[in-house]
Amino acid sequence: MTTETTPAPNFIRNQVREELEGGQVASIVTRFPPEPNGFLHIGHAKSICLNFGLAEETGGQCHMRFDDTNPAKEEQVYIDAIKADVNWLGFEWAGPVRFASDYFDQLYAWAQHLVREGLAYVDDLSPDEIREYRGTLTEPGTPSPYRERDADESLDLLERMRQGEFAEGGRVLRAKIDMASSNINLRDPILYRIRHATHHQTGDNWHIYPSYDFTHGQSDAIEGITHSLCTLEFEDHRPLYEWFLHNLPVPARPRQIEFARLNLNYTLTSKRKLKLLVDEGIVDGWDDPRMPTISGMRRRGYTPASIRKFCDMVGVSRSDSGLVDIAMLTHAIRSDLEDNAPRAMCVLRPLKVVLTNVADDFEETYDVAGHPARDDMPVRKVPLTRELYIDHHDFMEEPPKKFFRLAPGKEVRLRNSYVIRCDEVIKDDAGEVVELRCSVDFDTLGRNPEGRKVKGVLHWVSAVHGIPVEVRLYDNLFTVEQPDRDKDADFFDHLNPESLITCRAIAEPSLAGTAPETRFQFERVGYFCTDRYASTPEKPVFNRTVGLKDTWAKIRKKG
RNA sequence: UGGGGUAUAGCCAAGUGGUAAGGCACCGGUUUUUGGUAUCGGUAUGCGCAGGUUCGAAUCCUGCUACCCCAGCCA
Repeated sequence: MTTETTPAPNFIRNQVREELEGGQVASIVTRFPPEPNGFLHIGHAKSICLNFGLAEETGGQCHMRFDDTNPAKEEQVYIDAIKADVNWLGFEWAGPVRFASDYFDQLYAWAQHLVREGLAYVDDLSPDEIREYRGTLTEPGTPSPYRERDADESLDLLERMRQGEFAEGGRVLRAKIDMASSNINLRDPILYRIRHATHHQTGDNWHIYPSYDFTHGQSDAIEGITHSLCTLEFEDHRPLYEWFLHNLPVPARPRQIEFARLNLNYTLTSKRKLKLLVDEGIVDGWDDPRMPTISGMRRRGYTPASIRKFCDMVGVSRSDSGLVDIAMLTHAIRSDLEDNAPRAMCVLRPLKVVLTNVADDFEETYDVAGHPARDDMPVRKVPLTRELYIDHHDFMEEPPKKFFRLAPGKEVRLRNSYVIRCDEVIKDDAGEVVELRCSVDFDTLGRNPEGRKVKGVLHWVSAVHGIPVEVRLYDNLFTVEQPDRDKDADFFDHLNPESLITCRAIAEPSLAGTAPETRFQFERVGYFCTDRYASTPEKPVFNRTVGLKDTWAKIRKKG
């Protein structure tokens, strides 16, 4: 873990600190409450960092609680993945993993309590009828004909709902609040609905399941959560959250505080839409390196520290129009890897170079530092032979101005080795450049040539000792900043056809035997990480996490 | 045209009556055997708009405007 600075101030953190200092609370308890219906993404990382970070920072606790009230959408695989993601990010929850379903008995008892108090009733209206009775944004709703039903009858019906006596959609339990409320959430919200589904935690024990609104606040209360942090779209639910706490004999009074969710350009941060990409086979699973999921980013080569740093950079506020520039994310990972990734040379698009003024069996091996600014990384052996490879992109037959890479008659420094000059260009029948014949200036090892400046430095790999590796170049999945901006247009229309390009590359021999999930900087190219699953020490597969900044590309674009 | 929110630079964001932090991006200089890194400097006479209060306003008041969320038996 790299050193982390004091978290930036934000309104939640400020409030918590004031309460702590003022003695309103002795210590805080937060919670991270995902529904296990998909993988966690970068937006969840923001919430995780906020909830766990706040607890950590103040000596409080953060619970891990699955909000598992909808068995139709939830699966055990998601539970496992979510737990692994949170741990990988570097956080530990206090106590056991909790489930809202742990509280189903208590919740049911509280539902009965509300019925007895005349604050809830079983409604026989159909889903369509309920919608009609609810009214609209500008028109009040109409009370259900079952609203004043006898408490005993509701109690009996509720129990029979629980036993599985009725069909799905046949009946619901509703709170009796205010059908004319300007806040639609208060127009007799649904507390329980019938679902004849097997639940991943409770099996077939239940035929009714509580709604989010009836579950969340009370679960918070049961666990002694002091601060229940959620996103802005739940703001309208807060009066309901508080209504339950007020009308039920709950053991504590948690408070809900909302913050703005994270939006990233060129990225989808919606579990539902990410699931579509997976289901449609656009990507290779939830943890495809192009996915903004935590596990996808992990596979891509992001570090936990870089994701935490990103969340800290982004901050926490209530501004809701926010669209964060993905450049912030790439900055976070680059700065981590700049400091911590060992260097290596790897040629992505090999172009053969033959050194003409050395013997056929010429060979020199250099001891090269693993990292230019750190001496704790092992020195690697880098061999130079008569034949070697450079990257095709580093040669131009007719170079534009300011191109200080290789071109006919021009000189260039081979990184960690000599200056060479391109004397001859060999082409195949199709006119493609297939080989360069170059001469070595033997006076330039470890020192600059006399009387002239050689500005270009190229990475290279010995043709004799280099090892073949697979390199996967990943880029944004979408070509537009807001792929899901248009409500009716399909975000599938904005897919980037070049989000994955595979190269058969040649790497320096020190990369042989690299274990999965090892990170490197390929000098002059970018940061790479061996794939967790596809890479083996025998056949390494490198995923590009992010490229190095490319000033030359910028100059060229400008013309 | 109901209710709930939000507006500070291209982007994120601090700031809660005392004269606009910081980061990203961008532009320029220096260093450099990675066109990387590092380092130095530049970038809001201005805080959605218009009034008002005040010695003093991004902060308080009034009135506008724009955008986001809500009519699932999803969370």
